[in-house]
Amino acid sequence: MLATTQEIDPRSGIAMSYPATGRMPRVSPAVIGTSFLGPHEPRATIVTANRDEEIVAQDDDATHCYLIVSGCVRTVRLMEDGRRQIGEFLFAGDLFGWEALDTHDFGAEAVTPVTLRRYTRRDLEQLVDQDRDVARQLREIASRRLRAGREHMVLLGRKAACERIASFLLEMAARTANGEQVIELPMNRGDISDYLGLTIETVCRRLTRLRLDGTIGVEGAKIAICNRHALGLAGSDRVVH
Amino acid sequence: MLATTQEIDPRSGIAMSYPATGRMPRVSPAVIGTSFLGPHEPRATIVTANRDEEIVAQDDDATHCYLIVSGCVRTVRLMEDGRRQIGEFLFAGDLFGWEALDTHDFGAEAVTPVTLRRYTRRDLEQLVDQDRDVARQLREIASRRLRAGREHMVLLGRKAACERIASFLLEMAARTANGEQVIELPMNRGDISDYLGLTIETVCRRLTRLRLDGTIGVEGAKIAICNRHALGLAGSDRVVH
DNA sequence: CGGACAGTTGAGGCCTATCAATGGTGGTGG
DNA sequence: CCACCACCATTGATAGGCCTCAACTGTCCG
Repeated sequence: MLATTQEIDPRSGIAMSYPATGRMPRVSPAVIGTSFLGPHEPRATIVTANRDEEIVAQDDDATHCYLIVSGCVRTVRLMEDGRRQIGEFLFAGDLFGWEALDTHDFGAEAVTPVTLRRYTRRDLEQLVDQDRDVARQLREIASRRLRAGREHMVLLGRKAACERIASFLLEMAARTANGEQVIELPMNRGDISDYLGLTIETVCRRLTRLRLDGTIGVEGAKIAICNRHALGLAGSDRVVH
Repeated sequence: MLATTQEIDPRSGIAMSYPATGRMPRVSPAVIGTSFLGPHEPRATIVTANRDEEIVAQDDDATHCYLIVSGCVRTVRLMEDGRRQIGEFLFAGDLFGWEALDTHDFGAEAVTPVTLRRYTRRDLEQLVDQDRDVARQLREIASRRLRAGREHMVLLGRKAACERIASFLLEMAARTANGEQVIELPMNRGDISDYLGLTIETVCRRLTRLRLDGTIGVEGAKIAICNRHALGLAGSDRVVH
């Protein structure tokens, strides 16, 4: 099922469908513009979700796809016995759900409160069929997701816990990319552990060790990268944005 | 670098470029036809590689992509200290290398002697731009690779060794798909372990245990699936073809 | 204030990796 | 033809890293 807390006037175009505050979502127009704006933007419905709310359920029919306007989303696979694997963390500007076949193989949940633009996959397909540039953009998005996925396979298959943590922090630092050395992680330790194939306890312990080493500073969700070189040695790999 | 043992007359079209035997590669026309044949098949060069030979080197410039005509290919990432992760095993009909950005993030090596059709990425891009149906096909290929990759992340991140083995055998059984209960694995134990994020020894031990359980039969590369239900319980997941 | 929850730390056990040895097989050359 | 070597697969012994279970702290909120 689709969980939407607010859904602003789906009938009227985009101009009318900003949140009730009347202000535009706080995201640079460039971010929206980078994906699928073009001359014929498909009809979008603004959707919001609260923290931990489900946006797409695992095995849902793949009727829609989503562009993140603001916030952080995780894609999730739950095994029958409760084991969980997070496929990726997605941020503003990221598109997800377009690549489903018949159903969504992973669910999608809000890590933070999120604002999304929802498109029907039919509309997106139509746009992609019509517009060569959009098609190219979508292929590039696919390439980047594939590359990021394989990078993550190396992490899950061959890296030790400390390397996973280091890689993760570098990845998040590259994404936040505000030039600062302090990053504020939007997700909790449980999300991190399910992304890295570890337990919460191991994540904590490794963070503590890195802190005692002087490599990072830890204060809850705020992580300061004190020694980027040391982190790179531990997690040496390629960050795929 | 590109390692090609034979490369038959790249200048003359496809008709001239079959191996020196004069016979066509032994692959059903349907297999070739499924991908990118259409009215304007891009120029292809037939390439062959022997067992363990490198087809694409990790970090190679992404100038070409490949369609497997026959044989088995592995995509490989090597870490600096020698740890290895295999991204996927590819078989006849599979296309790889098309999704590279500037360079190939994974190398590609022949698991068995392989025959490939090599296209320039430029030609492929051009074809995709021109032909809407081909573009759709490529999007579906991308979707399947993404889905398979995420499935593999669940395996690497959250499954125990016995589950990984079980999932792997079911995956290979689904691919070989000759309806028989005995599959002949083209890859050795080292390849399997680097695909599953395990060691060779663990792969062996788990295979032995499954054999003692009566779940499978093992005779070198030949694996007989005796109790599919038990395998499914151990590796319960979705095989993405 | 009490309860829920996230985060952290400790103790112990299990699973897998590591190191080592053996058997089998295929290729090679004396 | 067979000794020899290389390589793969298997099995054993041991160690280590991560998981599990548990306790404790701090924060938020009713």
